[in-house]
Amino acid sequence: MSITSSVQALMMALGTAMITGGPPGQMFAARWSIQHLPLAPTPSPPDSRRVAQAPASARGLSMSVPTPTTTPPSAKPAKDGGSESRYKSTLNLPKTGFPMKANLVQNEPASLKRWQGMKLYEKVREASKGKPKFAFHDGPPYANGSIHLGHMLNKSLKDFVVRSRTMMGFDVPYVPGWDCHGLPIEHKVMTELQEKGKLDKMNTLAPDVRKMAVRRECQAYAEKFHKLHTGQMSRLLTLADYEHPYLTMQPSYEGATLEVLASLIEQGLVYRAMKPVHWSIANQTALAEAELEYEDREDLSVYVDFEALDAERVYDAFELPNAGSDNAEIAEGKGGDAESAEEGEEDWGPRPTQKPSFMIWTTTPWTLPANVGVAVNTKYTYALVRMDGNVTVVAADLVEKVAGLAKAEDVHVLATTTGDRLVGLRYKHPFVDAPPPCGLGRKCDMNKVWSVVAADYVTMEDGTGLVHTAPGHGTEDYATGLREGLPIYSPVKGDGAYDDTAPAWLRGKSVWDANKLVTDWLRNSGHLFHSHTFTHSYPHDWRSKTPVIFRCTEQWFVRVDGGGGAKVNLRAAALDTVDTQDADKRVNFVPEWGRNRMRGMLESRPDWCISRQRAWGLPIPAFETPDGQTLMTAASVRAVATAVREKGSDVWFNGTPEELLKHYDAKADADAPPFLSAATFSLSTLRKGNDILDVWFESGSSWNSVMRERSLGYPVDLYLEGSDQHRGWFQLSLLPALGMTGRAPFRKLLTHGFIVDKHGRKMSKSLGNGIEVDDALKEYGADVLRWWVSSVPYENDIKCDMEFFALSGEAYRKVRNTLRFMLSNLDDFEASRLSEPRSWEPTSLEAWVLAEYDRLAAAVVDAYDDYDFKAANQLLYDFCNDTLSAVYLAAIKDRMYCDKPDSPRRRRTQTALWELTDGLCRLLAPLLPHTADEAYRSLGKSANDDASRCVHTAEFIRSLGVTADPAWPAAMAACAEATKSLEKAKAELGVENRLDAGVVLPDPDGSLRRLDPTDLADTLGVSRVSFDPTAKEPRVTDLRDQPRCERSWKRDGTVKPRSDGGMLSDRDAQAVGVG
RNA sequence: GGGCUUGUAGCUCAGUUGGCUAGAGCGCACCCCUGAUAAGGGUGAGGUCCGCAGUUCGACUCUGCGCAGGCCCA
Repeated sequence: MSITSSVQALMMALGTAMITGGPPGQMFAARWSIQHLPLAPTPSPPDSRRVAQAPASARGLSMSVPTPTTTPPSAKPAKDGGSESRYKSTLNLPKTGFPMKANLVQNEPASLKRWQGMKLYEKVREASKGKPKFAFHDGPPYANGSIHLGHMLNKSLKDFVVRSRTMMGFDVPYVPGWDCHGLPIEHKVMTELQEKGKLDKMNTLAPDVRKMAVRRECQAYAEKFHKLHTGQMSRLLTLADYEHPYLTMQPSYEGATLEVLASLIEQGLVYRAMKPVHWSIANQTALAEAELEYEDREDLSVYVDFEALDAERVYDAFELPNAGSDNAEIAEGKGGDAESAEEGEEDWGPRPTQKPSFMIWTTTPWTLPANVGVAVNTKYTYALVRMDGNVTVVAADLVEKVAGLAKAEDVHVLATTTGDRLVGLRYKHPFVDAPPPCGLGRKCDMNKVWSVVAADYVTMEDGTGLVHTAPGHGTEDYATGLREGLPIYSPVKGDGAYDDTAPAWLRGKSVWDANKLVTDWLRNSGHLFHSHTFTHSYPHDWRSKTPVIFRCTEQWFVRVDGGGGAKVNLRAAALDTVDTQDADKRVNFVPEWGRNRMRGMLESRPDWCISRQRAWGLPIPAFETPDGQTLMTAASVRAVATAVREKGSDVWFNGTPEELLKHYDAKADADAPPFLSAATFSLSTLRKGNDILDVWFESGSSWNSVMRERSLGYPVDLYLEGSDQHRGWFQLSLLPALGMTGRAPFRKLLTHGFIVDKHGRKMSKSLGNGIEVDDALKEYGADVLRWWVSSVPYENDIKCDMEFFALSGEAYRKVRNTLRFMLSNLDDFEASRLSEPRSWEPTSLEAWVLAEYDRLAAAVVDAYDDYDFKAANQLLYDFCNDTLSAVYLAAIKDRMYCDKPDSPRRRRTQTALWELTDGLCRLLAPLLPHTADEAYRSLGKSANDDASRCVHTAEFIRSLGVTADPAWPAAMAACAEATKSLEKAKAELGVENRLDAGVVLPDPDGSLRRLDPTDLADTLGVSRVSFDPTAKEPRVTDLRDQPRCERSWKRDGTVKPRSDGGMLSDRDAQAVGVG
């Protein structure tokens, strides 16, 4: 429920009671306080209040309440004959311009404007000049869409770091960043262009011109969302150099990124190799998953027999008795071995005379020319089956299904074996004679070509349990091919026709026509067991709506495992940063389990494919000669980087090779390929490459493009992102940095979890359980949201719901009201007094609370230091709620209100209050930037500071150096005990108002005696306290028979009639100035 | 399916290397105050520590197996 609605509910309830007459008790209660004002100050029976509240009595009393016979409860002030205001005007009641209602939704934007006006970020930089640097680096969010709760969480946590480290005395420059290139933007832009009907026209342009047109649109798009995000993130009151952000599309950023690439090339880490991608024949381009649409398509499904190369080895695998062996009886299956007989399996027959086959199944017969292997699952059982005269291997569980499909009549399982026994068996390709080339950039194990390999993705759901493997035409096949050292081969050109390495009868033919050609060929050659057409979901190009194919193309990779001329083994180096004990090299993790996660991901990561075939990105500056030789050396890349720094990456599309390489001197480049030195060579013959860099390479270079480029500190002290970045930004920053600088770019990685709904389920549009940051901001304001962020254990999933913000708002109000009350008691305080030297008597209540502040400050700063914002939040809340509101502020009310305004005790208390408020505002500032500053400025009014006073340029006050008397902990414990006794006394003695009570505290060791009993009385809220060395527990005394001060309501033993006719205590008489 | 990880009061969370009756705040109930007032204070009731099995003198804590979530892969 919101704050307003609860108030409404309350008012409605009251209104209803009054209008309808309601229950008499309620009516009575509502009017009670007004009607008691004129009553006489006669001591009242202890049970009067109870009587007044009992509905039965109330019914009878409702008319008699105003009559003099009903006396007020003894606890009530002596409101005799309108004298209530007689002394009230003499009190120093709280007064402040700091409103109870925060009105954050209106006031935070005003704060923001003021900070922007005074250039707060720069002010903080100036104030931090010369302090030790803390290097903190922003991971760039993608410049797309509106910010969501994850951004809010991430940016709030980062802001806690920036502000707390700054206030701890570090210089913490913080440059926000955005990831601007990449497919999501390009895809969105292309969709919009298509909707506007501009795409067809653009496709008629020359490739570079067309790409430039797309890039201009993309840039505008990224810029638009960078601006939107900046506004939204600023609204969260985050402090950052929003005037000078880093954008991955900035020329200097791009140049520095290419320089990272150059270093990796220098280290021998970059190579070119084949990798299958989704390929659109219609548009002659690679497509990403996001650019695919799945539609039904009719295809030919074929079951093909691959003839085994060595029949005997196959039969060995099935443990069939050797036909040529001595034991014909066993071979005939009559003797049988005990095992098979027991299991009731079919008798092992003799070895058939014909060669066995491996039966594979595929829905893309056109990929069969690229077949290099057959995959089986080692866990499954495979059967050797005689089917209509053929002997073939099929998964045992699928024999029936396969036989049924082809309506085979004579089906006989000869033997079974496990998949692992099949691994390594070789077969003869049905129509390819020579093994394909290994493929660019790799070494192959040619003995494995056309053999059975293991793959755990093989299932028993479809097909035969033996999977046709063509690493050039499928992702899983590719992985298997890499692992087994099989060739990555696809004899298909960009236009979808076979190239000249394909069998003669397929050359130049379209793959779509090839399905039938291949099937016919197999049928004619006797390899086809069965074929049928069927319909399945198949990926299509989202633009042309044509089916795509999987085709391997040349891609750039970063080598992870060393070898191949690499000067460094990135995986080993990366793992070392995780596991080394060398404190300088070792990366630290918060939480610590991040280390395991990082290690696991490093162990399993394959080589990094860094090229993409798109327009919106940073070009990989490779050149190619007409005869297919490549130029991309460290020096040539650096030369292009220089050009890019001058003109941005557009220059790749606008410029000629000569322009791009104007800073390149081939003669000075030891790695220059030989063709450059040929007499006839001319740069103008070079063709620019079409690949751009994976966006992860760009953001993964930010440590260079931002932190080193702008001299912000390297290695960086802290990266702080969601836990998904273990594989993302963290890892992909680590690898290039290790390649270029030989060390991790970060000393510490802090991760946070993901926001889930209140039931712990992920937020999604379909579930409708998402929350818009803007909505939350409009209802609660940034400080409340930030307070919530600081209250959650961020290392795991974070449950979130609008109602949690409401709860957080309650805590916020508690903190705010505490500040407000302190400020309201400082209204008449001149801060100039602060310059007077002061010392705190250790026995004073002030010494106690200021020492408590010192404990708080130390603990909070420690929590900030540990990034334990939850602990800081709780410490601060508890301090406000308990130490201040419930104890100290309650205790000092009497002296603040009733002491003479400039009495030493009151001024001393105000001095302590000022120190507390000052310190508290600062400690709160990282979490509540608006509210802390609002209070700090309000405090500053009494300090006569200039208008630019701002808590955010201040440092934490870690210690006031105040020592409290060691008796204080015991005193507070005694008070806690006494509180319980007072509660008992309520029931037993009828002493309901604390000021009607006195307390005798046990003081066995006499230490409490050192303290001022008035301080303890005020702490307990009673009229007086005394000590008893012999008492075992606190004793409550009923003081209702003693006179009460009309002004302070205390019965402190000094109350007597004064010259003005009032009953006043000594202190109050002095304050009022009567004798 | 694999790696990492979470599950303690109605809610949000603490709970050190295994060791007294498992703590805090909010909320709730009851009460006080009406000189912090759309405020402030006090007291109290709430727990099968996700489930099962094991190790141990002793398990919220360690181990195994489940169940329900989250992130990243396949």
